[in-house]
Amino acid sequence: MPGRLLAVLERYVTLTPEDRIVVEEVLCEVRQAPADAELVVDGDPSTECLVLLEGQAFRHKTLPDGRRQILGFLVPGDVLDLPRLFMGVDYGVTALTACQIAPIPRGRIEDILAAHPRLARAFWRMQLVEAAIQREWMIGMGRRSAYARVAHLLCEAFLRLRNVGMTHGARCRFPVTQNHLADAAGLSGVHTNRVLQSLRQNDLIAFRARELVVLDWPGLFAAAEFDPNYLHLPAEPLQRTKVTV
Amino acid sequence: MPGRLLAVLERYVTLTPEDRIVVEEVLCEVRQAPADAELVVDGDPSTECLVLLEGQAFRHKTLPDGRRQILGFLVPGDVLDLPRLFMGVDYGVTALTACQIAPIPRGRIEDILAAHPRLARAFWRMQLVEAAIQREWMIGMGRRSAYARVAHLLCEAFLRLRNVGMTHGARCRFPVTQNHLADAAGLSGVHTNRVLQSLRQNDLIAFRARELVVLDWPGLFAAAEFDPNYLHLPAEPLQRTKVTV
DNA sequence: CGAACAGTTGATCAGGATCAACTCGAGTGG
DNA sequence: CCACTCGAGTTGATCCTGATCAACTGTTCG
Repeated sequence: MPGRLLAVLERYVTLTPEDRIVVEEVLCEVRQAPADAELVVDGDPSTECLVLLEGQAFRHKTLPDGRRQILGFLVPGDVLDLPRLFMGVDYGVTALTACQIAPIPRGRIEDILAAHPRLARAFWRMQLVEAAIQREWMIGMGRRSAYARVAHLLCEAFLRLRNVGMTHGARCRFPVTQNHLADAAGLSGVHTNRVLQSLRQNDLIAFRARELVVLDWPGLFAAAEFDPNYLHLPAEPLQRTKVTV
Repeated sequence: MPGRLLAVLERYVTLTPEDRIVVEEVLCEVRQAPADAELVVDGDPSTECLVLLEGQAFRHKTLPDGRRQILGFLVPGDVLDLPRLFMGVDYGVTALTACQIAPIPRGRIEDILAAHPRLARAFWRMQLVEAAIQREWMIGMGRRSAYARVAHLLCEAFLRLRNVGMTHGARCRFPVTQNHLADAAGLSGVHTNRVLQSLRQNDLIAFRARELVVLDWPGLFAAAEFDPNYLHLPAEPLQRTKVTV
């Protein structure tokens, strides 16, 4: 099961066999969480970092009056609460599906980062990519139309899932409701529904029963003004590797 | 002059004398740049990281058709292009005022991060705070009104400037045009003008000649729904320290 | 003196929000 | 087995925030 994080780390940097052993050791404990579980609670003082091994989740902030902004979607290999490395988290993380999660005590991570420069570098790159994704969302919310924004979100979700081998051809399970998409794009649920309809009418996507199908990649890219560069994905997407560790 | 970066790093972590010497050594070269200079060019393959020692600047992305989104404001002590640590930058940075900048070759930084865990930790925290600021901007653009968003931006700018000793009482130099604010908030210039007018009419701020004066902190905080926690500032703001290095 | 740019104002428009009702499964319990 | 509920999705009508267009002021600077 640590294979997933290893695969992700190896995307960022070449690991030595020794590095791999360290990663495997640290991921020995695995917790199960059901769908809709609150994996990270806003303001929780806990000091362990959680690594998502299987499943999907999302980061979000809910304002006092109930407005919610989704800050990012999480796929296997992502660290749920990187800020917890050195400070408190200021957002929540909720599971979209049943998840498998490995907890790592803060001190343990710090030791590893200090002792294994290659791993530290991989974590750094992870964090930098996360920041790049956040910037791209800011561009979308600030300067793109609702239509482009939703299209952009779907492009990104699909490519990130494909990168961890969770797609089958043009299909992938993307278990979010239209309201999730709305809260991610900064739109109302109603308008998101209409945007999805026009994306469907333009034969760009199908999206039902929490499954996303991309029907027309060039079309969707164009609608989204999408340039995948910021994701820093490897040219060749990883297959759903049966890494036996 | 390295005092500024030292002060910033010390906010995040306690440094040893040895750490300080390393920082001072690495900041030996200082470049001058005039206002409006393009300090970082989107896509530039250069591999040196730039540290802002004096002045103000902003990170931005300009879309093919000219729409611009400002992604963040930079104050002394900030690293202009952290992604360059391990990948390419995908945004530009432009000077708002004349700036002093120290370049650090990528390899040099990597060595330092590997050899000096305390410094590495400080850089990590810096990056995590930057990500937290980005998340707060997302919340604003997705879920706050134009009025709250602009107010929020001003709160944040003021506190960050105060934190590096660049305010005088309730005043600070914040050399942006209304269009800069608009591009940061994801608004049109005209509407930003009107929002600023109503902030002034409510006696919350004065903002002329590139100087921002906060007239009513509680009022501005309330208007912005502002909670400074995410900035992870020290309780006691740093004064403009005459650190003699 | 005249550009050139920042800021301001007014008029109009449109993208997306809001409110409300309705459909359609998928459970669930009687 | 059916009625009921509940959440998700859909649709229509209306409202409003903020965009756009255009003109004008004021200031700075060459």
